Amino acid sequence: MKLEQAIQSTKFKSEVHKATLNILYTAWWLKTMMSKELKEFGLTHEQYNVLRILKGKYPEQLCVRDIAGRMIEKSSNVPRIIDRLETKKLVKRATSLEDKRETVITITQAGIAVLDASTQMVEKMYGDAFTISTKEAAELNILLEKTREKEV
Amino acid sequence: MKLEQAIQSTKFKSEVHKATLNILYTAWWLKTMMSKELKEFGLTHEQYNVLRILKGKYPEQLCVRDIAGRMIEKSSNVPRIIDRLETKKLVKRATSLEDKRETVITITQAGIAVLDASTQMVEKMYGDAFTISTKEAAELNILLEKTREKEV
DNA sequence: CTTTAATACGTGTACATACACGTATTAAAA
DNA sequence: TTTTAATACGTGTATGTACACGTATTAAAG
Repeated sequence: MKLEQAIQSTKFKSEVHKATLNILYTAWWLKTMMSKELKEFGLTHEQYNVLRILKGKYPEQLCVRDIAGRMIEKSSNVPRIIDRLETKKLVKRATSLEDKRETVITITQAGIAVLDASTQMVEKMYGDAFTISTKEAAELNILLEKTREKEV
Repeated sequence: MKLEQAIQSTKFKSEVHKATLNILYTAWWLKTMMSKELKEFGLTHEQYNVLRILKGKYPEQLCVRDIAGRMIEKSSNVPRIIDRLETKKLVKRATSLEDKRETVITITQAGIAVLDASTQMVEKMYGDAFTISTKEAAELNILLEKTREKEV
């Protein structure tokens, strides 16, 4: 869908300005589609993200700070997301033996099962919804990283 | 900044998968930088967005539904955002004369002043932070719209 | 005219974001 | 050794997101 149609606006100050709106809108579009799939599994977008991070290192444990550093949205409140996952028995909390300030988190077998099933649905959805080629995705990656070149 | 560095992850299933993460991260990066500028004016990202929509049609009034349709994040709770703006006297609410179900919103002179001052800061920041050219921004726009080709 | 449906907005709740602050633990400096 | 700073996590508050539901008004059907 064209951006003009999506936000009912036709006047943009520049192509760069339009690109910022386009990035923001596309991100919302992605999150919305993903959340729709995850709802069936009782997971939010961010809970899913935490489970993926944990599974990526499994059976290694990660502390809260490690998880936070791997989150896409850096200002996520990781302890609270873990609260919800712990209630659902999808992860386990324990105090680190080496450093008692650290809380180490492990994904449970139930967590792995839910993650695998939901990942399958999410990837099917991506396959259906995404029409860009690998080559186009690669170009997109280059342009987005160029956009963030100057770190703030 | 490279995505690998930003989310401390090096393994992506495909360029398309990496592109989805890149879009989500770039959107977060944009919102964070903008919020930093807006903080000085006591505005949130979404409050600023509503003010811009109102100014775009000024002195025409807009009803809540019109504003919602122009928002980037469609699931925003517009009445509540207007609550905050009304408290700060940046917008005014009134019941429509034609249709008593409608609430029409007008940006105040104070609202215009705050919007203009904050827009100046935001655009200065964009000018400093963005390194992509007009041509690259145009390519980015094409690729993002291609990504959303299949509407869901 | 009365009933029913659609529309426009507002509210309530669970979860998340953004950020300030508190507590416990560890490391470093005086 | 005692004090101070840094670190890791958790909590509190305001705001925003996502969605269900309630109320008032308008339009349409019977």
